Amino acid sequence: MKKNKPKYKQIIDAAVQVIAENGYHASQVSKIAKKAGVADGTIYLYFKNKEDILVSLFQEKMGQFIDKIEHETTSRQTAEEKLLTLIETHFEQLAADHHLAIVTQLELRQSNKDLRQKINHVLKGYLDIIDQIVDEGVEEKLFRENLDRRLVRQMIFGTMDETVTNWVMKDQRYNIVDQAKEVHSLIVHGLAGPHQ
Amino acid sequence: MKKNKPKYKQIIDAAVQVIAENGYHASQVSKIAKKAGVADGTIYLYFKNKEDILVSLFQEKMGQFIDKIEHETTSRQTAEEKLLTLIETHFEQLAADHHLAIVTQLELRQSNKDLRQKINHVLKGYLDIIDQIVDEGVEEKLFRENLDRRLVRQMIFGTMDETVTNWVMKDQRYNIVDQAKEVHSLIVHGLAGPHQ
Amino acid sequence: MKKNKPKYKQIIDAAVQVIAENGYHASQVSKIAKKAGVADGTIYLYFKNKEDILVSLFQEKMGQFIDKIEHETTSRQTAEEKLLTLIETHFEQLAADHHLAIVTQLELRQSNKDLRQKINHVLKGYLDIIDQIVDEGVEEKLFRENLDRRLVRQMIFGTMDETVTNWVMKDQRYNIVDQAKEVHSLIVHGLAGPHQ
Amino acid sequence: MKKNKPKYKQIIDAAVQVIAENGYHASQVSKIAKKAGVADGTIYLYFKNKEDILVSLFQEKMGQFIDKIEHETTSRQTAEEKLLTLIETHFEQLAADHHLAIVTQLELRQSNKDLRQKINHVLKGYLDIIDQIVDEGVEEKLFRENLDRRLVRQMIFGTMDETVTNWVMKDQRYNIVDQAKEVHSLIVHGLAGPHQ
DNA sequence: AATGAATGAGTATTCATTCAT
DNA sequence: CATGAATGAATACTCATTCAT
Repeated sequence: MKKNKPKYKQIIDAAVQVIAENGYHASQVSKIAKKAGVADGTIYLYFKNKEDILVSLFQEKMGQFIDKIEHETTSRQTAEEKLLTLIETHFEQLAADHHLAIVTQLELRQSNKDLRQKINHVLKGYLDIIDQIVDEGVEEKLFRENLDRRLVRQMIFGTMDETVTNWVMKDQRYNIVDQAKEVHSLIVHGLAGPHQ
Repeated sequence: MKKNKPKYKQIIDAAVQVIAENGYHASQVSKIAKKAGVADGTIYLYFKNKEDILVSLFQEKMGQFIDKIEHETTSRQTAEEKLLTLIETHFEQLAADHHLAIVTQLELRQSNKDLRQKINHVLKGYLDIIDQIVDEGVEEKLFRENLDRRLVRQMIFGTMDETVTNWVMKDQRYNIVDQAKEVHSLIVHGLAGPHQ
Repeated sequence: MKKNKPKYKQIIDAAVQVIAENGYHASQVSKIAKKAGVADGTIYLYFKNKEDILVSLFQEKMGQFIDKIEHETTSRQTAEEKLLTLIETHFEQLAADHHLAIVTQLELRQSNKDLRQKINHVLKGYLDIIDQIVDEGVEEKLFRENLDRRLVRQMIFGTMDETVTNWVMKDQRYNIVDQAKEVHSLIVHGLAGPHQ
Repeated sequence: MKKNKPKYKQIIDAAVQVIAENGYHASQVSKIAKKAGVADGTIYLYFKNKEDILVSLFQEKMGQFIDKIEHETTSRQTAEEKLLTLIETHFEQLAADHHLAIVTQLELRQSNKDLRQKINHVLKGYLDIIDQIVDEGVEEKLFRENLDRRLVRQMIFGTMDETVTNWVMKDQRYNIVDQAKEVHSLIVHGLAGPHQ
């Protein structure tokens, strides 16, 4: 299995770094190879082509990202706690890897439709976790019954994503993890006051 | 003023069409020129470079987009109504111009960081409208007092944006305007039930 | 019509020269462009791709080559004279353009099957001329009746081609035109003596 | 002596097959190695480089080819019979090995000048046999005295070669051996009728 | 103002060959 | 002897931009 060989991970990590530092369009294969400490041709022993590096990068990193979120959320009791943990873990992981945050929030979005389709496929696993927490919340009577699952998913993911993107575009100058509680509160209770 | 000359608008409309039909990366200047019915060189009498076409396109179209939203919302009484009108008008306008929806939600995001910074600058005007409605809602005691303006803005914009993007990626196969009320409800009341 | 523009011919002549001097595989597009005095990109305003330069080169040069042979042979009376004129004109023209001789006899044969198919298509016109002369010879009772046209064509063309190739491979060190009469005699009378 | 080791012949036979099936340019060393059932590196224990495989292939196969022709012709009495046998054996051998026919008539000609020089060196032995038969024919007064040996050689070889190449290019759809007698007749008697 | 022919910088990928095991 | 992972040189083509007319 190529994915377990050290050079596979070396190249992916080099790609994250090169893309974060140079931007998507200035990230030539030769630059990634150099940073990974391998010859240009070696890249093609581990990846089909340049796009395959990027897709694999996303799968690899997002796979871990999602696994971690899944692991953290399942250890919580209520749906409300799970949702808070999901938001916190989402923010924490990106805060812990500045390069990865830049790559996922800004650079990889410059890719073409084709690559974005593949990225969305990976994200599907994440959306499933969100769906399940919402379902649990409804069962626990914490959340309203008649929620449109798709819209809820879009609100939760859209809010987190927009929050992270803004933070990255502001050069990560503030602590995004501090905002998790407030984001959670907005998602659970909305804008309206308690007497509404 | 070049912006009032007919060819200026001709070129921008051609660009929207060409990008929507061919995708961002397959939209060469020569293709836009051909669709606009002008020579390649003529483009450069009206725009500094290719990026300038895209920025101008966004300014022009988003300017109208935002003006319309501003006009519709000001005619409403309460912040809650204004917010609903904002969401409805946002969805309606993109539903009314399929080409523009594709270009703003998918294709223009493939541009580089630099262009996206300029796009964000244009969006600033939109975010100001959102902020003002939130402020009004707080004053009217409809919304909670201690809301973090930036987070609220990100929730509102992020939710709408994610909703529209999903609709475009699903080839606009359902009526997005139908979802405005539910999106509004989620933003105002969140996931929690009334007894929470 | 692009074929009448001066740069079209400039590029083709440059290609002949570059290929003759450097060999097929060392003839990069950029080298041809430089020799032609145009930018690399200009090549692609006149030719679809590299192969198209080579096909066009062959069509252009062989077109003239065949026209000349056709013109010279039609002015002769008998089939025997026509055949001699054909051989002489074939040899003369290649002797007059050393570069072209190298390109057609050696370098262009290194091309792939696809290009060679196209080259053969051009040669069809030449083979038609040969066929017609043979037909005339048979009618005039100069040649045998029961000749297999395809084999005759292959003998005539194969003999001339092998003769020219040998001459080119020997660096064109002798005068090939001097051999036309003897080649003609071999083709018409074969190896056998008069008493056979 | 490496040439007697089994892998030497294995690799050469694999090369013939791979080149015939994939074409010269799509015949990578790794493909030949795979077909031969050896590692890429092993190729270089038996051959200096890729060109050396091709030269050796030609030497090996053409050596047998020429030996067979030599053996068959010496058992004939007259030069005329020997020539017919030569043509027949030439055609028979290529008809019996379709792969080899493709490789020698089409694919190997795509090689560069350098390799073709070496191939010509191998063919020298064949041309010597032709020369000797012609000499015998002249001595026997079957052939004319004043024949230019080189031209005769070129006529005989050129005609056979062109005939075989045409047959291969027509996907070997007819029986080339059937044409040996007629080719022989053309070479011996030429186009002219008996009364010429 | 308008044209469009010409420019030329920039880059992913292949594959013959090597050499540590 | 044999392996096969690693190497790295080499090249056609696109397209935003210019500028002479």
